[in-house]
Amino acid sequence: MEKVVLIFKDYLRKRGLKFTPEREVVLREVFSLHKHFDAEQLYQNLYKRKKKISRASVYRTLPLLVRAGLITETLRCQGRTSYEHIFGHGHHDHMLCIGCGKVIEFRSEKIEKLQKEICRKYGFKPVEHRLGIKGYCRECQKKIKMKKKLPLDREK
Amino acid sequence: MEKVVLIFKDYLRKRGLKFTPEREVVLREVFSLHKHFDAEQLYQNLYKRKKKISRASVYRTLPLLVRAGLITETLRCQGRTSYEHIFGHGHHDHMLCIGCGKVIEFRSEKIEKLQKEICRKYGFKPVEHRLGIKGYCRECQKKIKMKKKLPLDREK
DNA sequence: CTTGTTGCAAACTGTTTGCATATTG
DNA sequence: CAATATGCAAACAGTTTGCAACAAG
Repeated sequence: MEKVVLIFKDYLRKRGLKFTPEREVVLREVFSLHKHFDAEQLYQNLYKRKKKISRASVYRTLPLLVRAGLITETLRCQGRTSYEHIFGHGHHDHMLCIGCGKVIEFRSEKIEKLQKEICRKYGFKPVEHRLGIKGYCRECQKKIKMKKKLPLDREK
Repeated sequence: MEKVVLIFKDYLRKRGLKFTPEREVVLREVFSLHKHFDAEQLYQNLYKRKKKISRASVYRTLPLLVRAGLITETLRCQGRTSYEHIFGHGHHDHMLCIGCGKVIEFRSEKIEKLQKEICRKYGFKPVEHRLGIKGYCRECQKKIKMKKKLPLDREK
């Protein structure tokens, strides 16, 4: 944990930016969470905990953490940009359950390798990639089977 | 092309929705394009061509096309929801160049298969998946090499 | 003490919605 | 003619920004 603080400080120093209390609080909150989050959730968490940091600062800090290589954007769920920390966590891909919203993380060396191969073939230099599979998790499949028929998709 | 019209009509009829001139115009425009697009671009195209369809109708029609299985959302670039048509085009994945914005489409049977395997392992029933690789295309790599140093990432 | 940062509120952007009117099946 | 669609403008949600006061290096 102290390591990420050092990395962030270093990132900031190198470009003449400042390590402020607000930024530190955001950083620590991010790394105390162990799942995906978005700016608003983070803000709410801090707010409840009486750390009154403005939304603006949260929105301004997250991109810095991305550039510092500490967090990354993930699948967009319903319009909000969501993030997860990446440091010491390594790359992985996601399955997102349409039924309950659950996120399953996985990693496949084979897929990683194939991707690199394909990039090479196209002369493409990959920087980041993201694989997301939407579908239904085990539990939600059961729930669905219990209903006689799937409703028509007439909901909004 | 007439085939997609039939599919859409069928989709609409089955759920008591109407095949209106506006919907037809949007549908035809979508299928006359051969690249990714977003709601605003579509609206602008139609507007220039004197087909005055309201933004609201465009926004209301696109989700119908998605549900009809004719188009699909793609990578989100800069905040807008972007789509591509899928009919007769088949599934494929994307490389997105950070330098010039170019989109390279590719498809790997091996990756598709591995994904299915992984889903099976997790008891996950996939509905849709999306693999996006961000990086630099051949041309942009050359451009970058020509500069002595990469600029610090201090831009917004 | 200079430069970057904060918080606030206002501005923006993409998208959705309520409603009166018009159109489809 | 009943039910759905349209266009408009207003409403929304998430995010960004201008600015005056403030704080880090």
